[in-house]
Amino acid sequence: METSPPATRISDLAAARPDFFRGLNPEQEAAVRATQGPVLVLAGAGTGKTRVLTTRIAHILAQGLARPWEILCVTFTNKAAREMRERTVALVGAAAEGLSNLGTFHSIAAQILRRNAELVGLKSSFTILDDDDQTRLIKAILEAENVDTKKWTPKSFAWHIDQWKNKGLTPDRVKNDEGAAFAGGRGVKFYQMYQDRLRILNACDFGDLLLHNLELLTKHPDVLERYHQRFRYVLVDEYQDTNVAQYLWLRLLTNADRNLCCVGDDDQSIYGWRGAEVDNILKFERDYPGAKVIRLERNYRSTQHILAAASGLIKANAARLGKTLFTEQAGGDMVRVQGLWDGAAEAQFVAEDIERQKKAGRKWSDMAILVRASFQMRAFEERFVMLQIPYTVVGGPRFFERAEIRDALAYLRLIQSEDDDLAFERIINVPKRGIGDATVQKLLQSARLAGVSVMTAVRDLIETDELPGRAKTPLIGFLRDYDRWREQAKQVAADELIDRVLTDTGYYDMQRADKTSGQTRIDNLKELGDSMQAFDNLEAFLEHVSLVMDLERDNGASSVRLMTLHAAKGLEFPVVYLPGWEEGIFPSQRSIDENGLRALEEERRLAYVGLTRARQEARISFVANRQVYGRWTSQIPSRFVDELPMENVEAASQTGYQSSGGWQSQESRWDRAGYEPNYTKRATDNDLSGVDMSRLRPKSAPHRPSAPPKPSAKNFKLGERVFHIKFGYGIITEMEGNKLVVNFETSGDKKVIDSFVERA
DNA sequence: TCCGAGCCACTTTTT
DNA sequence: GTGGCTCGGA
Repeated sequence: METSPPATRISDLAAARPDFFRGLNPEQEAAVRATQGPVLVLAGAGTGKTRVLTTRIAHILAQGLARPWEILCVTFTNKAAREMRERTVALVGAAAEGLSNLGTFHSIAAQILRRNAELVGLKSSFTILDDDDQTRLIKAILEAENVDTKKWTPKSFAWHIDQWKNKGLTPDRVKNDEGAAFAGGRGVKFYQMYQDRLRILNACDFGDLLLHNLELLTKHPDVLERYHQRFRYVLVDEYQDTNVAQYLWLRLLTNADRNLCCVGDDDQSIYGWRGAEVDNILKFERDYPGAKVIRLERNYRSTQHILAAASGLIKANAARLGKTLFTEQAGGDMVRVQGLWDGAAEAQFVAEDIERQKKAGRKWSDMAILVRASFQMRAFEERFVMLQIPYTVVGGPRFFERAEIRDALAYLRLIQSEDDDLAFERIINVPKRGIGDATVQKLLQSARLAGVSVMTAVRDLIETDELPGRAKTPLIGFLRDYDRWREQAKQVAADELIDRVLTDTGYYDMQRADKTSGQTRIDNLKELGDSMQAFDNLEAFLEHVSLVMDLERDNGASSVRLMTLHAAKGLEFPVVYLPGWEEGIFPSQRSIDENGLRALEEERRLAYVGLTRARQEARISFVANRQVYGRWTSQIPSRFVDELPMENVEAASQTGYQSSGGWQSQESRWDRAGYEPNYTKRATDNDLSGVDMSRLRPKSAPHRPSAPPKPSAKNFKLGERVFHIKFGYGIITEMEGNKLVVNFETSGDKKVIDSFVERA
């Protein structure tokens, strides 16, 4: 995007703001000044990475090395892009507004693709599908191919497609992997069909934005050359989170000058499960020979004990570049570890501590609870409601994913573009117009046959006798409305338009009839309208919505933050609570089952991320008993607890925790350190007789304590019959080390770890 | 077309 | 334990 010269003359910048470098430490300054050639900045948690990136941009501009639009700066989230822009503006003023190529991978890729769409067989007006559209489309394809969509769910296939796209694989390049075996080896074929359908619909999913870019830039050297001339400096945030496609994209776009600066932290790579390759950052020096590597290790966030605890923990990981954070804030509180009886006790403990902190002068928003998985949040929410502690769940269901918002957007999309068949399908019978499934299928089929959009097919069909009158009448009415909205779209603002559509169609009435949550939905729709006012036209708004799936909503009042560890990355709080540090929960058993050691290291990085969010206090807790999916299970402390360096950790007294003992071959030190057992008889691995569980356990459900994992192999044999707490009885069909494949009687083949099954 | 029973699955999640 | 989805009957 060419932009007129910025209001501030760039040559004035250095004179106007000679103080870019003030307050930077020597490493940060080196990272800013090393403008030429490849640079990897290994920025540990809380070491001022964003500051380096923004100052670097400012410096490049001030030196006159590039004009704003010649800097390509990519982030993962819109929030990060926004923050980067704001902070750069703060440094260089209006010049930063010309940074038209500062954005997320997806938004920049979309920009490039819109400008060159024809070259990869799309029209520049292509629509960007979200997850929901994607899943519906896949479902339609699978059903048309007579696939049992209960066994082979559209969601799981969508996941495979994403994984392929993350790796930069088009259908012709997919190997015989797990996804290819989908529905009896037809995975690749369905992938191809899906891509074909997208092209007909003139649509892209998120993965396509990158994938089509790769095709475009590889097959059209002239286009690539143009971008090489444009992008003189490339900056990448959170490099450890890049997937293969993004990695290739960056390699392509970096020109012969190799002015590439990647900032990241291998210890904070927590998105491997969605395609991120820690390897990208680990092999940077090999990819870009002669690269400068600058380590930022001076931490400005946390106290000494917190930092040392986190550092000690992450040392257990093998695959890392190695950094040691240090701080000048000596002392401070030690990390506290607290064992508790069960989930309710844990919630109570945390809530009471939060109240104590509040009384001692902290704000609610100074405190955050970071959990591994969202199901853990409920216990805390219940407690907070009871005690009237204000809290906010960060993350969670997104505004634009709500059904009513998606309905409204589908109307807008259809008005914007008659070809948007997916939008048509979504709203043609919402609210109910008496156009049932049979009619819709007929319309789709007829459109497919004629090779036209569904709207065109509707216009054609109502001229014929092919549709029964009861379907025809509402369709004629719908078309009349539709044509009117299209006219109005040219005259009224987008928010006004949507209001009319929702009124005309009876959508508001339909919601008003719903006494339970209708009003909330109407409020959400009003909010949608408000957010549209900032856009000049419908097109701009829809582009924004498809790429920026978040809506800035300030949470007003101060409240305790409750979120997943993943959502906490990049944030910081004076006080952080880290509950649920138990084997199986954190590290997550499922992760380990699926990806073994690789996943375990990622879980450990997650623990590292959690700890390093804390500025002054970090409180870890675990429980002896937890109800998981309605079943009581006895828990053992996470191995991460044992990996914390003892000298930085304080085990709180007055616990109700009685260790189950010996969860590893060596005795866990938490068996001894500072605990005051409440129960006289010691609970062992398989015997909880000394523990009064009856008050906790529902009488109807027979209690079956889960077998704690043991490192020692149980010497199972192929063909042996085993029992698994979750899957029941089955026969071992494959074995590899401690990993088993068991054919369960009720749930078929599953991969499990031997310690989780017993001889039947 | 709507509603209730039954069945299933159930980690993390941006764009 | 729970929510989401499908299927079958009214």
